[in-house]
Amino acid sequence: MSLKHAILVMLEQEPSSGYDLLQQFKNSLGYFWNAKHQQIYLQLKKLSEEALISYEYAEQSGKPNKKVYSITALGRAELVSWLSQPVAPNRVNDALLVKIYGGHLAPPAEIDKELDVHIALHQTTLDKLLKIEEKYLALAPQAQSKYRYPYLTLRRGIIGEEAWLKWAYEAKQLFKK
Amino acid sequence: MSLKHAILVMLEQEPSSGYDLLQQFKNSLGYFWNAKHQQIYLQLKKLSEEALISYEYAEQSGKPNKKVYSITALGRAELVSWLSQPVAPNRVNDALLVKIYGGHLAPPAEIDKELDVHIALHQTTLDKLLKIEEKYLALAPQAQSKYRYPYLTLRRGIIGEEAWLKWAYEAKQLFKK
DNA sequence: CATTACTATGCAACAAATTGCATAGGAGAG
DNA sequence: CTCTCCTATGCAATTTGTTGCATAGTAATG
Repeated sequence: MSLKHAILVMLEQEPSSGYDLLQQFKNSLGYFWNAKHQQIYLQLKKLSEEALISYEYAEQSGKPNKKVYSITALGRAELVSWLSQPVAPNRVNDALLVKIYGGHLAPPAEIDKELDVHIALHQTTLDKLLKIEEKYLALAPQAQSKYRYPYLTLRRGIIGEEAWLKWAYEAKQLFKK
Repeated sequence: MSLKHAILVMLEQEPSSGYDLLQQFKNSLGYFWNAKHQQIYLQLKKLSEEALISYEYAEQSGKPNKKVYSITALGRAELVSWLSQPVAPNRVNDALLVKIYGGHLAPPAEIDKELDVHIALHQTTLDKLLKIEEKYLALAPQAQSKYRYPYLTLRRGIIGEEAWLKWAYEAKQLFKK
């Protein structure tokens, strides 16, 4: 259960609404954390009940109002405690690879086509991440220093996506034989 | 829900017991599919009830007996049908990256130490995969051809692990500054 | 002024995964 | 001959995650 801690870590950096968090998961952090809006709102409610976060209503003009959550001292303590515990290695469940594993049961052209779809997705993600990196590298050294750790995770995203694409093109080559 | 299809795809290649499947997940396929034994046995039961797989008892000497499952014609049809549907892109939830994202809240030495632990794990996995690749490359061309598709997924594992390690060493470098 | 898209939040039902517990035979170490 | 490890299977309770449904304000398009 580290959706809890993913949210705490994000709120520790900046108070946000559920919708804000959702956008961050979708746009920039999706390469290391994914959650649906229902899950986020529910978790925010729970964290709020545990007093690990608090919220206040923020009025907006031209948009519906939102609930902006902030981490509390208790929440920060919980986060620090969690950070001191070792985390279990990441478990992967990748349906595309299951499909390829059984590829001999499907027409090669179909798998090739599906690979293309996923290549497009990963390329889009990579482009997005590279743009974020550009912005980071354009920051003043002090600001860079502030986002040092998030930048490390960004690098993971970039290297990971590049590797994925490298594999995909290799796979397509092997298909032609 | 593609544990179902992960199992079907493996049984399609070779009849196996729940324990066999568990070992495969643990030892070679873990880089793209993970499941606990409870999950596997339960799923086997369900698949068996749906008549997508069948089983017979196999007596062993020196070891407890096992139930060896095989895919049925119905199961193969279900699998082929699933293969023709596009799969959703893989969703990642990586707690280690959450931790690093909030790294400024923990002592750098601790994170560095944790990185080392994970580096060791990934290196072990990579070594394992490279050994499997060696075996594959030593096969006769005909046998290679038979395992063409599983080999593609193996390549994904290798490229993925190499990229992970590349990132980890880069991250450690950035830590020193 | 109707439709669509985006912002913003939430509940309820269901499915899937994890954790805890349980059993049981055999092998090897000390 | 006891303890530990490995093989082998399974149920029950709990926690997480997904799917479906619902509401509501604003903006832009036609």
